[in-house]
Amino acid sequence: MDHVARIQAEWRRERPEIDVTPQGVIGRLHRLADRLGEELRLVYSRYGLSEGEFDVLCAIRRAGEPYERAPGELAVHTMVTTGAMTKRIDRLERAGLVTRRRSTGDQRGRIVALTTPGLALIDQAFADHMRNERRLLDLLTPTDASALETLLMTWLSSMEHPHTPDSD
Amino acid sequence: MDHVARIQAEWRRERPEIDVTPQGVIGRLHRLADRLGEELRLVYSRYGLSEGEFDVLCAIRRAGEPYERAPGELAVHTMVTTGAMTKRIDRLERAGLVTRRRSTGDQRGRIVALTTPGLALIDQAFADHMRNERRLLDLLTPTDASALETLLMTWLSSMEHPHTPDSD
DNA sequence: CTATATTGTCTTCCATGGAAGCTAATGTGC
DNA sequence: GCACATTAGCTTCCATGGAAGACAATATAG
Repeated sequence: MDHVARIQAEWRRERPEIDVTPQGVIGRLHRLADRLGEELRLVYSRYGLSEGEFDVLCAIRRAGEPYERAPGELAVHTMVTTGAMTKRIDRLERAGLVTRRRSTGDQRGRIVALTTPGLALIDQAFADHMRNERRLLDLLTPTDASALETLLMTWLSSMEHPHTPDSD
Repeated sequence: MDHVARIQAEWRRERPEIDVTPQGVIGRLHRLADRLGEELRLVYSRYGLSEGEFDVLCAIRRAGEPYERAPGELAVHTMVTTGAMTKRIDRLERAGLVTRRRSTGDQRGRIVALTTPGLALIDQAFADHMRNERRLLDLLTPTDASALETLLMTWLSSMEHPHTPDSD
């Protein structure tokens, strides 16, 4: 009996008229996401990076040569506000991992670029990160992992493309 | 092709030697947790509650009559530090949803208790919350939901009770 | 019984991110 | 071409939580 099951049992005692079975899935999904997140952050911290900083370096690295992106693009890719992105870039710039310069065309725009140490760092950190994710995923059998991926994709896509076009 | 698949494709182009299949599961799990969390917070906010405050009220409510718990217990149940719990209780007390008094036995201890409005609020909010979770879960077929729950339990328990006692 | 350790809560300081507004640069309608 | 809207990035202020230590009460060793 895990933590979520204990919570469900308490609710069933206190509010027997309420159906708490959805918690079995949603509660465990959140708990698992938290636990996985903890494990992933261990690797980020090995490189002196927070999760947010790691995400930004990855987004720039994935862009390919010459490893540059606008702050606004980075904000969209990493799903934070532009204000939060400004601060992340500030920290990365202070750490010497990226540089910031004006865009040549549009003078409002900036261009954030990986430095040589920044590129080396994220290349090593990402390889380590993927080994870590592989280790965590290998706690499941390949069959289970594949089934889980399919279920997550199904649920995600049904949330993104609602079949019921009433509320939106 | 979803967001995660796009990210994987970019990594395969940039770092073809790295196996990024684990992201298919772990990335989507985190994204789904975030999306579900957004939906859940919509209900909390209907009652003027943050997620943390909702969690605290639930933990006290689940304790059963007389709906009281020590701050330290609440911190353990909701998985935050006692410092964070102090602040959550401050806010709930200011909102008139809980009261704080000294424990009669151990004078170090405090007892946090639901007020009548606090009890009414969390009882209604929790019922609404469960309807919301049900709505989200019903985006999956019952078979898929059940399969997902099993997979999440399996993975979670393998993380909590590591079969491999060699520590890296 | 007293000195020390432990415990429970709170306080302080810091890190991070969101919301909203600011500024400079660019786009648009007339 | 000029007034106005929009855009990109940044700044300010606030909300939240962690880490570490303060403080008071309790437990424990001798």
